[in-house]
Amino acid sequence: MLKRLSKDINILIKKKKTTIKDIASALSISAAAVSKALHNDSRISEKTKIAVREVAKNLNYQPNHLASALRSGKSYLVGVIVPRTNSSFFSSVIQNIEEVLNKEGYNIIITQSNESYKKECKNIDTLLFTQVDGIIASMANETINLDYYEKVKSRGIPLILFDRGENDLNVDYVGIDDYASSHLIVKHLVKQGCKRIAHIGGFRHTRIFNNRIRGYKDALKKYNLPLDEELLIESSLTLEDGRTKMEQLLSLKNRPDALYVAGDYAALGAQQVLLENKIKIPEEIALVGFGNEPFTAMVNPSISSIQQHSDEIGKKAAEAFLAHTKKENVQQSLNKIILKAELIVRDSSNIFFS
Amino acid sequence: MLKRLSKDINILIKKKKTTIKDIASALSISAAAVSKALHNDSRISEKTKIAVREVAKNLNYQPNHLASALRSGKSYLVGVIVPRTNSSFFSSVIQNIEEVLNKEGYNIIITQSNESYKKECKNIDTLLFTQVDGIIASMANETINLDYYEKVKSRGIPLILFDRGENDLNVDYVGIDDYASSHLIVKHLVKQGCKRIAHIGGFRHTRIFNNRIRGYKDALKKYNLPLDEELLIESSLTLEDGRTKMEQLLSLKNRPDALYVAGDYAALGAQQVLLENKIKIPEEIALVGFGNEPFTAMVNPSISSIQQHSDEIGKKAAEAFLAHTKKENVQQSLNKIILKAELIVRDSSNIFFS
DNA sequence: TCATACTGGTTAAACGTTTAACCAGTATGA
DNA sequence: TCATACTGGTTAAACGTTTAACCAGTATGA
Repeated sequence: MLKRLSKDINILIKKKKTTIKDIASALSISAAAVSKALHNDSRISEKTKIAVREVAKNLNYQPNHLASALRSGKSYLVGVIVPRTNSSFFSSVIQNIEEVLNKEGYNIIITQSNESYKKECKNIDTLLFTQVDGIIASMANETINLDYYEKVKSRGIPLILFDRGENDLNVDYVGIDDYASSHLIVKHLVKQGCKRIAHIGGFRHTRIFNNRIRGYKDALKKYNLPLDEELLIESSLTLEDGRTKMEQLLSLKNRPDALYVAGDYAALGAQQVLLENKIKIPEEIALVGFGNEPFTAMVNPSISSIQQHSDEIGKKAAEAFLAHTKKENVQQSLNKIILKAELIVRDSSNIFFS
Repeated sequence: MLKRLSKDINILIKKKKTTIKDIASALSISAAAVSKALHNDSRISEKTKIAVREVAKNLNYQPNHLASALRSGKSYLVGVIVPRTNSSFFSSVIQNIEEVLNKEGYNIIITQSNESYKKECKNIDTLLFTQVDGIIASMANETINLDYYEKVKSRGIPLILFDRGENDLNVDYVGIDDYASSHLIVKHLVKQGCKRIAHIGGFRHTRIFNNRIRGYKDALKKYNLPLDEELLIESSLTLEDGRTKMEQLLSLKNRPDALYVAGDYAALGAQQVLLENKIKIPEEIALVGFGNEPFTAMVNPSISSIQQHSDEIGKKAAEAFLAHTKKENVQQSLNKIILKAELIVRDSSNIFFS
């Protein structure tokens, strides 16, 4: 009843938030003592601490983050930049980053670049402006110029990259072994008896896609398969792109008998074209994607794909940030954490089973 | 060359960020003048403004958001809470909110509740702590207790709900007409000749799902179809849940000839079970989902679904927030913006075409 | 010529914290 | 008994802005 009334009064008086000073005057002690009490400082008696907490609760005190961050120089906010959030990979990475950081008192601010370089720069500015204590990022497809990331570095703010990274920046990186993943896939397809393995890859200027292409080429060599340049196509890996590149492959005189696509959405596009052309998967053309998006298990036939262990990537990235906050000198250097990926074999490439 | 050097020095000196004072002393004017110049105040000469901007650029000045927000009482930050980001609906809503708000100088902080009430409360605390100027939220499935949202209201911070809202809170709401959407679906199915239309809905305690259930019942009545309680099932609408509920429906003596599922993931689960049981879609059982997730167009057969116009919802929600900031008195009241939804007919319910 | 208005600033205080430096009063030990 | 240590605080300044109130100097008008 009284509580209800005080709430109403609060609404009327509006915005007059309780501060540390209100608590101080209520208890006739200094604001400094209240601050220390709330931070459990050893120089404050247990009695006072209890009283402070009690009054703080009654007055519905909420610390003003802006003031404390301004004074202490630490915002306990970490910025996360991803190309887009509506991908199970990024969504899961974010969730795991959050989990690890929350335990240490940090909160995260999520921003998305929508694969646009310009938006990514804006996001960086926003995060710096908000005075984040660190930035964990995966770069947009478009990003080639690294000036904005250099800016982050020069401000002395820890920067961690994951998935889409860049060696030249000389900062921590967490990702899977893309080169080895290509080997996994080619090995699997060779075992299925495939001889002409095509690859629809991402653009070579993005490091991870370049690594996948290198892995693809080297693996072909390893298994004594000739490299046919016709079968290696770069693309933006959208669903639509997967469709057109697949059509391109089907128009070849000498069609492939297997296809490794560096992204699941494009793999799905390729699959649609194959089904529309009544081509049997995997018997005529075996198909493998990359990323293990949930729909790969949902479609018919289900699509084999590479599981990137997004949970591990998120955790490691968060831990890398925390490591920086703990040592005094925020020395940035190329510290790579490379995780092993896993190939999930499904119907689209399982010839013997089907 | 010089630029490169100054960058290196910056790294060495570390963190000594340039402030308004540095600019002031460089130009021998007061800090206040610099502040005004940067805000294009009319009391500062054009000459001084140009000089200030020039020096600001050279010294690589970045305004300290914490300080300005603390002083001015406005953070120009808006918090967004969604159940999860890895859904095309929420992801698109977020993108549109951001677009509208960025134009007005606001930045957004995205948080996800993962459908957990506890997490949602934590998110609210984080956002209040960060001193956001407003909160735009869609509630978790679990959320029934509204105390935390009342807290937001009592702090005088504009609160806008979308999709998953709650009338009792008496705040702005943006969403589609769930009741009418059910009518759309039932009407469509009746036109296809279906007589026994089942509904796998969400839990009735969530307003939108309740509205869909009401719409379903009333539409049946309208088309003179009997309501068979066996055919109305509540669920959590996950893929797995869709599977088990579908199995439940198949075990009935008198099977339905159509199924309306209140969520696309659950619809997909239902579809999988139908296909596994060699039941023809749509001839034996027609299927309609809700939400128009991208995969509904990708699977085979493609699934009919309700398009919720996420872009419009995002825009309207952002505009509703801006409206609050513009009028002085932040009077919250139940102001509903209901958008019309659209039924996208695909193979799963298109009997005459297939 | 002198009151008034305008230009282009300056001064000082404030937002809500944190923290270094200090200190009064009591307890402790030889 | 008196120097020393400990307890439990207080004082004052600072973080980097913004903003209300003020003001000196010049321009303007009758």
